[in-house]
Amino acid sequence: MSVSALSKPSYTFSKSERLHSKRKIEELFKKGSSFNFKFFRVILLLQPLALGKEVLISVPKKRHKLAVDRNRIKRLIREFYRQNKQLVASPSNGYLMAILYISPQMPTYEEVVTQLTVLFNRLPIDKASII
RNA sequence: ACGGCAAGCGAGCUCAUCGCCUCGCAAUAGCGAGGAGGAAAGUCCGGGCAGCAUAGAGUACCGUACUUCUUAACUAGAAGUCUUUUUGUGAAAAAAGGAGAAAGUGCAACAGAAAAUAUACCGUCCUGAGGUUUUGGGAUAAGGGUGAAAAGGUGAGGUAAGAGCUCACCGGUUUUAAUGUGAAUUAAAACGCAUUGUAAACCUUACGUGCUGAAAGGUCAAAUAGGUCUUGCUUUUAAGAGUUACUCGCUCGUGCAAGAUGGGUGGACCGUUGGAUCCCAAGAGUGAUUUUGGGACUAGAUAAAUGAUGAGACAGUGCUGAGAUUCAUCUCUGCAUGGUACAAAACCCGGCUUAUUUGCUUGCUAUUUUA
RNA sequence: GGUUCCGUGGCCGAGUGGCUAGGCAGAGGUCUGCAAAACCUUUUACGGCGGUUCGAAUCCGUCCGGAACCU
Repeated sequence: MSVSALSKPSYTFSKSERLHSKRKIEELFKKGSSFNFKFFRVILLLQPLALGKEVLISVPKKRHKLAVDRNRIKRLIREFYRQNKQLVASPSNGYLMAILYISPQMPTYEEVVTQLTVLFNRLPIDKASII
């Protein structure tokens, strides 16, 4: 699947591409390196994986009290990632990534698009100096 | 026609592209079906279900409190009853409350003479001394003043002045009778009737209640330490442990050997969505609700699924123009805006509370006009 | 998901129905040649709403905000 999906652009974002193992999440938040960009915080951890990369999207309850708002933000981010997966470079080994939304204000889809395109182009995955 | 009050219903639709979750067919390509709410929320109550505990009795804690009924159950609901308050011209409606204060204890600040076994500051009246405004004794509680609250209210008689002291009316308490399943209502008689408020203060009476929550709990491969249970032998007699708040009562008790059971794992699966379910019809009941018959299957995720983009129709809103008219508004055309409020299932139900936009329907009713 | 607790001036905190203590901070003054310290004076509060009561920070209900625990 991985070879064919990378050769032509695919727009899926199924369960196998998401990060849902509790143990891996603990490891990512413990050992991963993070940086902030405007509304977002990204946490990365290089790790050999079968599927290349696993991504987690989260909105903390501290800033957004209503579940409706949290669902809305997560859906916007997920939609953008689904359509622009090829922007993110795929390394040889694989990595875990968490995208957190840390701004207290509600974003529009335009803001998400502009900020995340810049963010994904800057991702320092290919540089080995992260870890 | 336009307002007011109350109750109820609905909450986006269609198409295309790219995607998410579950199930079925298939076999990992794909096809088909389904996919958030009236409050899913708050977690304020009550249950189902599950596990643990449990010889028994009593007490405490906690909860409830007008009556009758409904329900699996309830701080829920229905119908009634009494009191208080509020709104309204009206029709009427809404809200709150209800065992016991004469079982007992406590509290009632300040003010006031006195704050609960009544009392006497200013007063009123009688009287002694004194002699022209002072004082002693007695009677009284009508008036003043204080306060949230002052010991039935009004009027008349009565008196030295007064007072339920006596009488009439009103209020209150008790008893009896009638009606009602009952709360209670009505009527009569008696009692001259000091004994306030607070139980969302302690408390008394009656009734009820074991504890913990699905992150409960169960199943699954291999290996074994400790623990637990059973059996056998042995030691000890009083500290301790258990009985999931306490007391009584009851049970166990130390070490060794054998046998059985089997912890943990951020894992997987079950629990997990067919249920006190929903809809329709007929019957019972004032009603909540219930009986019978028929039909339907309607989310099941687990760092947690419904989205993005484009187009269209139809509500609504604003502006311009035209027409009608009861001069408030209505209809039509064009343009712009445009799906908007509160808000996301997490084992499942019944309620309560809170948040909330717009439209529609029904009932009652004020005002105006016409017949 | 469940359970429990807490909201008192700018900050910390006492308060068993009857005028909301105290400390720090702020402002003004006294003292000093000028400051500090000390002393005096003063400003600002019971999370919101409703109820019980003559009277509520306290008692009851509800909403809002915050924290901790189970894991």
